[in-house]
Amino acid sequence: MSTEASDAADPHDVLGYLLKHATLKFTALTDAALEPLGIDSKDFGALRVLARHEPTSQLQVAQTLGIDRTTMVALLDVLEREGIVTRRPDPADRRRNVVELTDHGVRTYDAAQTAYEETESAFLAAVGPDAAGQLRRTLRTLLEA
Amino acid sequence: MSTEASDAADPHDVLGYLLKHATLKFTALTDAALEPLGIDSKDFGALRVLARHEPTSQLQVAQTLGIDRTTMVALLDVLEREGIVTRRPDPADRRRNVVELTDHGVRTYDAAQTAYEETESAFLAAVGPDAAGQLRRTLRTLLEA
DNA sequence: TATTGTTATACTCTATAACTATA
DNA sequence: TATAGTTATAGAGTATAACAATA
Repeated sequence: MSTEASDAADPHDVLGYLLKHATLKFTALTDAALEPLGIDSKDFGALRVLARHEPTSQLQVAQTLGIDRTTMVALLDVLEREGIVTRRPDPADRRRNVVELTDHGVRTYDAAQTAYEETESAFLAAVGPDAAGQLRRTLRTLLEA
Repeated sequence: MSTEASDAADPHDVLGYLLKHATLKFTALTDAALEPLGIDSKDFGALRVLARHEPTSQLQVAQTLGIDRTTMVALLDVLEREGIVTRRPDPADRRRNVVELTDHGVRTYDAAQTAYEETESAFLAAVGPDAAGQLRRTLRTLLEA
């Protein structure tokens, strides 16, 4: 029946809340910036993997991003339909699909990278370059621990 | 057909990825720490709102947390069934439910707060107190901007 | 037998729409 | 008419299970 609880913390000033809502806000900004290119931030994650220079199977893309291989199927279906990636069986192991960016996919990735960088800069503008660099290092350390 | 893309960024070293996975990791740690108390991090969010000293309607809790009022119903159903909160009509406006922590709810909140603080300390231990404080300030600023 | 991609299915989370009771 | 709570429903997102092709 009591409403007394010791030490009631401000619900908005808790690390879990801050992390979650920073993620939500940044994802929303990124999705909006990428929308004119016909992709969202999840697609962009896959494009970043594919934009590296090794031939990559669907499974490798999925594992790099930490998502299930069945989820990757639907994601690539869309990108293939939009002409951004191609799939073809790996001649060396025909169970695998080699996934590659098309020329249009490379242009889309380049445009997306530019849009992403602008979004990130705008998002981080409120704290200045030192705090931004510190934020990146801190998050990296926390994820490695 | 090309796999050449200018400036392929490491998919794991991008602010969106870092924020998302820091959130996922911290939420998983918090959920695990709260699990013995029969609540998760979302429940704990509601408890933090209720542990403040004002009488609070369901709608106020939902709006404080930024979730829909229909989602709040199911969340409070569970907490009420567990004897952590009570609901009763507000005498001054019988459309509203006043939600309060029970005595058991206050004890649960106190134990959860302790468990949460231990989790947060352990999570932040890898970066030291200065970087932890800086992280909190930076996230707060980014959310206010 | 194990692995890759696929499909069908189920589960979680959350929001929208419609209903009730109160104002 | 508008608001608070509730219920039913639908949508997004993602995972599990089962299957075909290949190793």
